[in-house]
Amino acid sequence: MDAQPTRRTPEDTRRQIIDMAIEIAADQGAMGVTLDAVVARLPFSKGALLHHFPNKLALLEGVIDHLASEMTAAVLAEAARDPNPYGRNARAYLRTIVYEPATERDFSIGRAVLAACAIEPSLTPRWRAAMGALAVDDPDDPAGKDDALMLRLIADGLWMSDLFGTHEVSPEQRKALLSLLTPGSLLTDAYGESAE
Amino acid sequence: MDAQPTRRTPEDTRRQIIDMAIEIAADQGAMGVTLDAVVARLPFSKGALLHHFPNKLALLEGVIDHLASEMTAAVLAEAARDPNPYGRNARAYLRTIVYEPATERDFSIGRAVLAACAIEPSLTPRWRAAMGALAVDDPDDPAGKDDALMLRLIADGLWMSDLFGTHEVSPEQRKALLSLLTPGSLLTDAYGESAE
DNA sequence: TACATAAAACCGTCCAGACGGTATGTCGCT
DNA sequence: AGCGACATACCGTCTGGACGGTTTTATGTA
Repeated sequence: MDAQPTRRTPEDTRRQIIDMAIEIAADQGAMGVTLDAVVARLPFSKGALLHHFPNKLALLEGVIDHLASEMTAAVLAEAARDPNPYGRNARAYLRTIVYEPATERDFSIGRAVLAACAIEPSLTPRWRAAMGALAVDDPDDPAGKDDALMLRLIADGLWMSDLFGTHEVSPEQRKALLSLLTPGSLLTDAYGESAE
Repeated sequence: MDAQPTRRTPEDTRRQIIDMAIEIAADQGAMGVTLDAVVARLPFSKGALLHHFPNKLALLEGVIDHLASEMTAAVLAEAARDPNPYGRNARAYLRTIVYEPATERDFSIGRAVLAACAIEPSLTPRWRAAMGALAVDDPDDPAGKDDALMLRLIADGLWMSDLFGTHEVSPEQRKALLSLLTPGSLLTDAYGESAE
């Protein structure tokens, strides 16, 4: 299998660069994301970075695209696990955000997205496009558009609150958010409590 | 009245600097906010800037503090106009965000806050503290904490959605958000429809 | 009221380092 | 030989900020 000392593939290099950029953005903020800083923590040179990403904007686009696909995959996986078609997509969106930010990795995603879009506003449409694709509700879905919208807004609010730490939301409250509305409504837990 | 050519007060200078920083942050993103760029668009020198704000961090703190106080004033004014004590604070928070972002100025606030916090993560607690002060609910308030929390999350979600343009929320939907829950609940419009 | 004094507000210049980016070369694989 | 994946060296500009000087304002004093 492979050459002995675990050869490095170009895809791997790209991936490492993007990951490092995300890491720095998450814990040092936008000002920390410089080409030099990214490469300083990696086992190869600035030339390598500029070989894969011809300029800084390209790198940031790579970051956004990567995060968007990660987020999309998480939501789609959540939706696929949900047997209840009623408002499935919006619920998957909320679930992903309600539960996910527990891990440090997912905080990083949020902070990195914010940082990247703050650095370069032209990246915002890119993120919006990806999230917009997730915001499509099944036309056969009997759930009202307004309910779905509210769900998505709550999810976004929670996302932001977790990032800024504005509101403390306990695990119980997170659970309650999923079943706050009356039974039969969009927010009813499709899994029941057994999933715990 | 005054001296003839409209003298400039130091407070005015500070204010102009902060306003310009906000403007640049809003429409060029975090990377555009440099001391040189700020001062280039103002009728005085970089020395003046560094006199009022000894370093860049101080300037950004000034920006956040200014935006926070603006936001706080808006929410408090909204609360003061609300005759219904039931969930007043949380509702004022939502109202401010639901209606306010219509103006370009309020988009700027949001974008500037995001940019500032993205540039320098140490500013986040500062913003959180200000928003935390707004998140206090009257202990005598009969509204449930969970309801208030949901209101605030919806508000934050709307704020973010408006900034990123992720969800299109029509004026009708904005109105609906204020009266989505059943009458008697927290979201009931305290003003009725006459306020239109 | 006149003047002295100090402090605040502001200007203009300069700089060391960081930053994004280029140019060119090397090495290994096909 | 030719190409992709890097490395090395370097450059021009920008950036945060230091510094010394000058003007305006506030304050005290006689």
